[in-house]
Amino acid sequence: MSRRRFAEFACSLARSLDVIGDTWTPLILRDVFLGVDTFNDIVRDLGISRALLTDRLALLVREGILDEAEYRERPRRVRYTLTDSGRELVPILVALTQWGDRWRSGGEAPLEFTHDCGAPLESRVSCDACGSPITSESLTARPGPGGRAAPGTAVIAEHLSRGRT
Amino acid sequence: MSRRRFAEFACSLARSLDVIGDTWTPLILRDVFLGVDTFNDIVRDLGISRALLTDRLALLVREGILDEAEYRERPRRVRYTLTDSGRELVPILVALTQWGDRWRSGGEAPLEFTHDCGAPLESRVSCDACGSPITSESLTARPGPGGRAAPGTAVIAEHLSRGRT
DNA sequence: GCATTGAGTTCAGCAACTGAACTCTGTAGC
DNA sequence: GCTACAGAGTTCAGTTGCTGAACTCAATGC
Repeated sequence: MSRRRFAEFACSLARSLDVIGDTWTPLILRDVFLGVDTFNDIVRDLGISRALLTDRLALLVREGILDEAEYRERPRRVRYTLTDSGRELVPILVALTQWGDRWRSGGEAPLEFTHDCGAPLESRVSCDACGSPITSESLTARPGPGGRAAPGTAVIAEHLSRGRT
Repeated sequence: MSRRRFAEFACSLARSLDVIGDTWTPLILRDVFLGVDTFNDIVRDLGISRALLTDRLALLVREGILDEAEYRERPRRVRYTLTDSGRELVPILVALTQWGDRWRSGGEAPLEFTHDCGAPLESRVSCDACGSPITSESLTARPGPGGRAAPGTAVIAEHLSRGRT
């Protein structure tokens, strides 16, 4: 992880990945969401090294994705909770989990989700305006207000203005 | 990247992350989707080291997420394309990009998407059954057919059967 | 008192990533 | 026929990041 460096990319995907773009961080967030929210429980659940977990939790708190809820002082003990931005990541992690169910677990889901509507959850990413599912074929990209030909999107800018894709 | 080891987790999220759980891979997939699909173009666009890109492309092809389309033999030149499983990742990457727009780019999108319906894209993850948006509050998790108390979900299994979350 | 729990810190050894230089095959220009 | 260039890599030394095990420290339980 080159921690910092992706943040400067003119690309929100890179900026997202700067915080959650490693193998452990999404798993940590999933654990916190599922209620495995204390340091030792996360270590036990994931088998992550303690040094790395210390590092990642501090990063996630610093970046406003997790909060610490103190449940005892002296010695300080905290439970990690999701902030608003952290909660908004959950559906995305669920979508990625279900992609894994389909393509990497042979269709056998190790974990199943139920939606409040009562149905076993099948998630899909859809367009907020028309409600229909988003597929790679139904999308067009173009540079937005924050765009520029900076590292991370150097060639993309050319491509898009040339009208490809 | 500990390449291999996450694949054994009884967790589809971990298995997904085993392939795309690093900082570069999602950016490579986004580039290919946007038409930046040859080796040198990706290097120029991302500034990724050539050795690492070689490695990642080979992994993605091996795992069936990218395909190679030969556009010249001798010397062999290929264009990378998304397979079905790769295409299914695109909406998820878009959702993550828009999360980054909201939380990490101060609302200024470097890249904007238009949906086929004509609207500027606002993506959301929704329930396939009822169509309403999925939020972290509207979900319940429970162990599925492929579940067991294996590394990656050791403690989660306990938590869920105890009825937490 | 002594063991246990929870949340870390420290550190040596190893694996992964970076950056720069180099290779190899073929095309284009003159 | 020679030189320059492009495209897709490979090689490698140096650095950064991760792992695993052992250790610390405060408090509680027995």
